[in-house]
Amino acid sequence: MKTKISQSELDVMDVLWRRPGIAASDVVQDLSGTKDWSDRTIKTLLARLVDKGVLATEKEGRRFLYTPIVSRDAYAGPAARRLAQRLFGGRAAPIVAHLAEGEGLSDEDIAELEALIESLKS
Amino acid sequence: MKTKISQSELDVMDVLWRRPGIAASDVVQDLSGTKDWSDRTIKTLLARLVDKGVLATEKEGRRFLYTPIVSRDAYAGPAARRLAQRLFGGRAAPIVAHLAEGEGLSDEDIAELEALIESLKS
DNA sequence: TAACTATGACTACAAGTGTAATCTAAGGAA
DNA sequence: TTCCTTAGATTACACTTGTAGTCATAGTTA
Repeated sequence: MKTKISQSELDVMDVLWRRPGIAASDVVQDLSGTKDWSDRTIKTLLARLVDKGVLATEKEGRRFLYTPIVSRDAYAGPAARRLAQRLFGGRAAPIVAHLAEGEGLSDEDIAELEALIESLKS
Repeated sequence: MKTKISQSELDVMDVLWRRPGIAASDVVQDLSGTKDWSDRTIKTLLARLVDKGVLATEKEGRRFLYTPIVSRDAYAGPAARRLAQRLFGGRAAPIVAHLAEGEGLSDEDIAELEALIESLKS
């Protein structure tokens, strides 16, 4: 099952992955800082995500609470692999190199990477 | 300048990043193994990429040779950062973890990563 | 109770994408 | 020279995406 989640939809999913089970108006609130979207737009995106089967709804009074059915990891894994495949032939090092440019990586991130590498060397 | 390259277009770019300066028919040949596309489709994608300004053409006889204007790195860097940002809050470790799942990473890739991490720890 | 408001449902509409088919002209084959 | 093939140019067409607007309805407030 290849559920395609578009860029904008992904921004909405991000909110719900962080705060599952909230209502549309909460999502609107959550995104009001970062996205300059009308509430209708967000409603539309939510409806499309429900349509695509990646969000579940639960009725609470006269409104709906939205919860991801697809976990962030379940979505992110294949997505990361696809990108890596397409851009770098599946290799991880170039990606990390790119992420390290500019902003750089946090110390925790680097430490985490180091531990991960260590565990992979078996 | 945010040149959007679509998924399918990216498959075409991949060929030209590996073999710059080839003709449309060569691209068709190159993709014939992996993609089940008609040659028309590939021509269309090439035309769109030229239109978007990411491919340059040079006339050779009655056909064109296509060469990327945007380098793989120039495109891949921001793309990788966008993905990392959206899916993992910009952290690199989870991405590597995902890439390591399943197929796993090659020994060279791991070695390369290790060296990279080492250099980042300064 | 009558108007107001917040929600979800339905509709809109242009641009981008995936996936070609058709038209036209230039070279090559017969 | 005449037809066939090949390459690019133009056109097609449904589906997706970004970004809403409008309608109907159930609570909310005056």
